[in-house]
Amino acid sequence: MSAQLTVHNSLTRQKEVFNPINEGRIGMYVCGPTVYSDVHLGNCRTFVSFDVIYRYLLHLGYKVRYVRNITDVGHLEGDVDTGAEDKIAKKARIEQIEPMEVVQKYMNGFHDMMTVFNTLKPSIEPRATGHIVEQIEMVQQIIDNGYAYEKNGSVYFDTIKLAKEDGRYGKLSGRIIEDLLVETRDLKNQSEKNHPSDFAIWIKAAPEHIMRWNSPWSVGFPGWHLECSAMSTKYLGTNFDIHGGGNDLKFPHHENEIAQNYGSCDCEPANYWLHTNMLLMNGKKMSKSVDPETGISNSIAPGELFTGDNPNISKGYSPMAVRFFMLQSHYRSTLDLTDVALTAAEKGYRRLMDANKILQDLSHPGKGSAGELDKEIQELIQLAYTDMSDDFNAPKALARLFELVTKINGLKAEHLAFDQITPETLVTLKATFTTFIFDIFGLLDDALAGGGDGEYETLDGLMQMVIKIRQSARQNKDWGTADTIRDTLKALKIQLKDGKDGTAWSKE
RNA sequence: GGUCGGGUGGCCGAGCGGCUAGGCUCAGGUCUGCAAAACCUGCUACCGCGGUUCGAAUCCGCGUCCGACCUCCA
Repeated sequence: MSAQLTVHNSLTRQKEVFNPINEGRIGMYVCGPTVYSDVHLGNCRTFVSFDVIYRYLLHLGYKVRYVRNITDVGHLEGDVDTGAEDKIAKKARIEQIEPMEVVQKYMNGFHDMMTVFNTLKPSIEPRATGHIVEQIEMVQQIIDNGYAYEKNGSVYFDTIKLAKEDGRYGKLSGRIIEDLLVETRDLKNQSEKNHPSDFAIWIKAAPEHIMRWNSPWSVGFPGWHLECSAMSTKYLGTNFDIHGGGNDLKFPHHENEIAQNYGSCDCEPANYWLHTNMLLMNGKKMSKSVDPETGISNSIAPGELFTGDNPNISKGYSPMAVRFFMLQSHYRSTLDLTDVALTAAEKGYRRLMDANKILQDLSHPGKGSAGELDKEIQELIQLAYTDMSDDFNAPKALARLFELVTKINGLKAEHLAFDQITPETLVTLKATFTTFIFDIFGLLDDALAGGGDGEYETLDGLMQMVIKIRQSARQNKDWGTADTIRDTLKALKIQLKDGKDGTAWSKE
């Protein structure tokens, strides 16, 4: 059905044929959010991208164990040396609530958002605080192997030692070892670290720090990066298939993660590293700082995107329109979010959904032979799979679907003839659309979704009644009534589509 | 400053040595009571300058502009 799967590996900076460690099974770890504030829209893009990747791997028939963590301790603001504070602890202090309340609140918000974007849940979603024991054990292993040292109750990873040994440190992020070594002379502050690039894997808690655990070195807490090394090892093993995350995590997070895995067991954690690119807004990185001239900030929260309650956009966009917008670009490319681009995506999304509805209602008259049209359709279907197998090229596969949309509408409009395609091809086409749109791309039809519990049926029943009334008005040439109905519905964002065989309706 | 990735038609966005994606917009047409929708037709682009090649948006060099990471930022 599909061609050989290739993926772009950040480790080698090139596309490689994907071969899982265990036949038919895939272990995939994706860095989840640090839950100290509302989830960032850019983060949503990353998770939607990996959702499509996950869905496609499942579609290919792999048994995938998808692990996506929740970081709920250890992610510092600033550097350890300069009296940095844990992000969650800081938020707890400011809001005067328990750190775990902070975690729960934003984790719930994150989960809600993932549901809104219709992402599949990971197989395991481990939390850093739930794996303190594993992390302490890993610190001990790293110390035992000579890759870490203790200073006043805190433990630091010795990056220079690892860098000197066959240049293992810096491979992923492209750091130059010589530069690292030269920096040694700049050690002017009274840091506990032997070298500026060393990083904390266990941090002694200051007296006022409330998130703290006993350890052989001090009452403290684990360093950021460590949770991912410990939890990926626990659930996927010391060597697994895919590790993913946002591009911004490449350094230092992922580089340090690799260092920790080398340090603890001398193993390379993942065979393939996949990184998603950034989401920009109006050509620039989102930033909450307010522009002094315009008085608005170049940023938007996911919720605002849906309600339209943000000066950067003219109206609200449905989550599925946004998901479609994301699908139109490759996961390794930056994506520029703008109002006009979203409007364009919204229309494209509706066009695809409407075409699918039309397709599913088409029935083949019975006889038809494989003509040129049949061949074209079969080829486009095949190409869509080939594209997805080429480093998950969703935008290209989506383009194939749109080429098929033209065929579908053509058949519906009787511009193209059914006798040019076989009944089997129509069945395949229907199945392909369902598979791609819903299973692989993870879209939902807004017009059908929403209410649930038969709400659509109720609405459709009402609409059929209204359409019938308007139809009789039209037969009586009562254009005033007919147009009033049409305009009133239009104001309610319901569009009537008059066709040869009656009138259809759809939500805008 | 260092490292990395980019500049594609009116806009977004694939392609990454030959076969000139796709979405949106726009213009003309078919259909329609009018319109919308749908369909048909049209709109040939690759930052600049060199080079390699039979042939470059695609490879190389220089320049230029933009972004990311290096530092809190997803």
